[in-house]
Amino acid sequence: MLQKKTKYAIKALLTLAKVYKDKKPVKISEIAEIDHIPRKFLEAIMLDLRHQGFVGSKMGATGGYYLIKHPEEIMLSDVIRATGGPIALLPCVSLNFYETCAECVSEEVCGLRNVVLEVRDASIKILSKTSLSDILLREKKLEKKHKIANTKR
Amino acid sequence: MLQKKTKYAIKALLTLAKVYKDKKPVKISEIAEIDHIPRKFLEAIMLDLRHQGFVGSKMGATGGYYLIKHPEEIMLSDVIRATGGPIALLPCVSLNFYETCAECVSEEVCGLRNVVLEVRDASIKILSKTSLSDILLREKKLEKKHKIANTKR
DNA sequence: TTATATCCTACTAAATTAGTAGTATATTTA
DNA sequence: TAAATATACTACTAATTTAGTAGGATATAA
Repeated sequence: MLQKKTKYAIKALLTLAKVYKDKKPVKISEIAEIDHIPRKFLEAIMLDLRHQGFVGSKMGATGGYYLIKHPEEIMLSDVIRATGGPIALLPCVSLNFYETCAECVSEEVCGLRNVVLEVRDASIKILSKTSLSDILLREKKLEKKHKIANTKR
Repeated sequence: MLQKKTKYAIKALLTLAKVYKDKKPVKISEIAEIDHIPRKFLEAIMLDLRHQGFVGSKMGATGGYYLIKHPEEIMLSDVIRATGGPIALLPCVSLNFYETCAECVSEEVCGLRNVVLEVRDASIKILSKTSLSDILLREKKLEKKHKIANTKR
């Protein structure tokens, strides 16, 4: 499971992606309201995202946050990893949170590890090719579908 | 990430699967030693696995645990779910640990949910077709590969 | 200079996970 | 039938992680 922190981070980045063209910083309080994220918590998250190089900030009145990279360049897998969430099911197959499996006699010959490796690869394959733009695109498609489904009633 | 409990459960079931043909119960202390699992913790886990219908037990001296189903019928996804681990990355796409997403205006139109749904399906596809037997088979193949790799040196 | 924003350190609170203690109960074997 | 040995089960405790907050420092615009 992803942490709330990670989920909030993704939602906040999506909100910034939506107004990417405007080149205007968005206030934390605005993002918090739009995405229903606790304000102070979001503050900590945005700070983190800045340190990780996802967003830039402007201080003072009229300040706020904005995306540094194009929404097409920000991949879901990057955001997840940067905000602390390992994608793998076990530490012994995690690229970024690797830990040796204390019980295992030999990791190379572990059947469970072998399966979990396959799951990790399948997950990463999806997450690393999906950008913020892709998510927004999905959203548009879903909205269209949803509207049609409703008119049919 | 899977819980240790889940990992231990899988390992213990694999150990039982290896001697499935013998039709003899295996003691907790034996399993604990083979798999390097804290004894008392494993006790609680085995009890749980019995309540969930994965294993049977025999009390008293010469007692122990044994698989109730054939190792081919016990799927990884079942064990993971039974021992408390959700497979999905977010509660809003979890089959067995579903929770509404408090922040979401509409789950049906959520782009993030849509991606995470895809990841879940990919993971479940693998986990629900992999049985204990399959894992043991993988182990054998890996051992063979490993040996060859070593002789080549 | 005031208002308003981010920056940043340091907490606290809640929840979850990992693991243990100790006793009751069942079964084999001498 | 008593001793030995196993699981059954309840009820904890300890450690770790996650979620979220407090409050002051710093920067900027009007």
